[in-house]
Amino acid sequence: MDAYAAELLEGLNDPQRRAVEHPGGPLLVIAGAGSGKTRVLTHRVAYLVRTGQAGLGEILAVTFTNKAAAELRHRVGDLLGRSTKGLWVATFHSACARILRVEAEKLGYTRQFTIYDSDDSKRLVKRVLEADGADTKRFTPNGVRNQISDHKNRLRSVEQAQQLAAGQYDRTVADAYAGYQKQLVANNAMDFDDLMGRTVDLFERYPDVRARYRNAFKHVLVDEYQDTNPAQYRFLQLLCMDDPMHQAGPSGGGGRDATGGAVDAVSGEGRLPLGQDALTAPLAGEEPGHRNLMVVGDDAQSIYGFRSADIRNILDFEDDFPDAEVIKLEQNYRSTQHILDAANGLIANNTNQRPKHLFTDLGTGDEVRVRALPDDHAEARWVVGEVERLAGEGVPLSQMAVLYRTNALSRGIETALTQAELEYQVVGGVRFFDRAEVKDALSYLQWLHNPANTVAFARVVNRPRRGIGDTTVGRILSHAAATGTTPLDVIKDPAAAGLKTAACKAVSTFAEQVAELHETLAGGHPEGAAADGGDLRVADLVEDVLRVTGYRAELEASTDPQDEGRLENLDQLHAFADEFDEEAPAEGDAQHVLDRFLQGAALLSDADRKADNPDGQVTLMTLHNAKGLEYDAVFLVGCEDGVFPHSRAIDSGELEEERRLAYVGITRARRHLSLTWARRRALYGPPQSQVPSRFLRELPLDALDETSPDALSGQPGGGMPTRGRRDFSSIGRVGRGPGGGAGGSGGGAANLAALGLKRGSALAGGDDDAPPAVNWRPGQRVRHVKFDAGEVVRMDGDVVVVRFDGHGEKRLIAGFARLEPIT
DNA sequence: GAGCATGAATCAAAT
DNA sequence: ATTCATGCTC
Repeated sequence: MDAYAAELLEGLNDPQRRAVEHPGGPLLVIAGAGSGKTRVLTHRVAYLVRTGQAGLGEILAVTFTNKAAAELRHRVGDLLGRSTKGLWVATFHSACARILRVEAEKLGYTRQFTIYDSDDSKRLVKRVLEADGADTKRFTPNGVRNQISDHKNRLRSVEQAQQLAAGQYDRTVADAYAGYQKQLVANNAMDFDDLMGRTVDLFERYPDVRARYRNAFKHVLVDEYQDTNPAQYRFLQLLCMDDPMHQAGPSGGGGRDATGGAVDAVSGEGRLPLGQDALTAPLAGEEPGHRNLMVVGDDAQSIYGFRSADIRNILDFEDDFPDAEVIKLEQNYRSTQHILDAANGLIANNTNQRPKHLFTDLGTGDEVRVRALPDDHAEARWVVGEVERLAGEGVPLSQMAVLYRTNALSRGIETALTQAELEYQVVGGVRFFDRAEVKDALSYLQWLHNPANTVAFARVVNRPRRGIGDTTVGRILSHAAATGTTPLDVIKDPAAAGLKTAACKAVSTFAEQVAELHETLAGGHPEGAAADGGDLRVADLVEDVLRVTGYRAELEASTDPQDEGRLENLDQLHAFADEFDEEAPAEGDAQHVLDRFLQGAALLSDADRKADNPDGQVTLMTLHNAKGLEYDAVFLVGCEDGVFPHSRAIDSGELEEERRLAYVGITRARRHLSLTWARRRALYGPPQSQVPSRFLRELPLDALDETSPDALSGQPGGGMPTRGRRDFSSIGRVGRGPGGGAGGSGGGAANLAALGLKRGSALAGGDDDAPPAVNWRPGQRVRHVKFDAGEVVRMDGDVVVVRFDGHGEKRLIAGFARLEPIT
């Protein structure tokens, strides 16, 4: 190794260095919070390049957000001292979108396909449910959409969903899934989940395509591996490994000698024009996978189960890849010891995890503070007072964050900060691109770009109001569907769709506007905007849309004070488009430019757009948004049972994930950490009495300051609720007697639960989150996300033994095994 | 087909 | 508390 490469190992601790130098093959880096995982990733990429193990273009690094991707790229560039052009750093979704743009035709799409966000897909699901005559009260579009999303994230085809459906609800969902998927194809659209799922389809159905990408990326690195879902797991497997279960036949059903096996991954004939040849093609001659998969993550920070992320991906890594090396990073470079003690003590209450113990040499530091306040207003004022105090001590506002479980909690804090005249920024909440006016404008672009997109059409056709109501829209859509054309074709000849005179007139006006916009898109800028050449400037197109349709004029004429803000948002969209035009000077034709713009807009999260704030604003955000960030001072507010942990999580037994979320929050803090709760809070409706979060009682006493215990044991300052009985009934879940305490297994350290709490103690519940009992019986056919179909051989205590077709017997932990019955 | 008023339902995290 | 849907009138 030359000195040039050796330089990249300097300053790394021993395990970090081993990870960077790892010779190849599967590698799991368990990176505790603040243990320098970004450092390991960036140094590893740079090291691979410098030692000549891989060219920049032969590395794929996958991150969780676009922002993280940009930062990783930047830091690799710094390390290498040169451009990182050619290096793929992307989120799973943007990497897949990029691949799918190129390969879209193989899947029955054109490369202009639209990416539907959750709002778009919700509308489409609703349309399908209504067409099916389903009761949308019982089968809410959102609920059904989430179920479909879960199916997709677990790579379940429509057929599998139908087979697995146990009750009427599941069957309705499966039917909606079938119709929805057909509609997506008809609309030339994919939802977020499809970006993963269809890429997996692509790789499974086209071994040559998979081989191409597999050969292209000799090393694959993944950040935040604990939050990957089964689809993402499969994607990585296909990219890196020998093909373990090549045949795509979804329902187990034996090998590739079975009846052609050409069951579509999702129904909807014609979606995959592929014949059966590729499915049944022999594997002979296929090159082995390079196996150079490095994943980095922390099981204690797995917080996206609701998005079907599966913590078992990281817990079972060695089982999946028996030759894997595992390196643990436990030295924390971020926080002082009291903060780490709090984090360690809390997470010790989880059972389903890899043991680890964070330590630091930054010293003990401040004690963690727990505070109870009489109500939410007092809580907000207390936090703001502390912000001011710390600011007086020289902590910049940009180094302070207020974190909460739900966005609804930001409001009170915002009010208090405003009253104190402190600058703040809120990350998340309603995404910029989700605002109605911004979505309207983008939908215009989407529909101009992809006329088959009926969701976008339905959204914009009557906005601003031009007298085209639901009935007319319905007629246009069904006529388009009946004739196999697009709404664009229909509005050119409205009479053919059987529209009456008045409707025809309104539609024709709209058609004229659309025609004008298409001219702009085609390059003939009508009114001297960027008249040179034929290159499309997206900013000009946005402007034309707002002008030609009269959208802007209507807002300007409005007296509604909110419309001013809407205009500002549209200006921001324009600025965003302008920035895009500057950064990515129109390569290729207008189609490609719009592809990239719309894809970028669809996949950008709000957090991605937040600039760093050197000039000092306090940051407010949810715990989920805080992942990966760090602040000198952190305030975790709303630590009350029902708020955090959220009542729905309590009900559905997701306490371990909630606890990990608390762990994420605590470990964001470098030097100061405060956790607060309010005895009374008005959240939805009138103020309610609250009880402290069970997580507060799991914090080790030694890590807390001397006033913290009072925040739980007594009611100093008269914070006692005055409306006794009714409030108690509203608490609801005060079920368990004392003694069900969570402290028992928690490693011996004294914690607040031991203090003999009054009301709060009744809530102590240690066993809420036991895994659901699963009773597998011998002979039962099951399916596994990794090993496909198999048969249960026997039960052995908690262990279930399964003989998988073609994979032999595996021993799996019954409660956690990724098994599903095949009915 | 649009606009308004009233009543009802919802209220977790987000690429 | 706020959003959303429905029903009524013009």
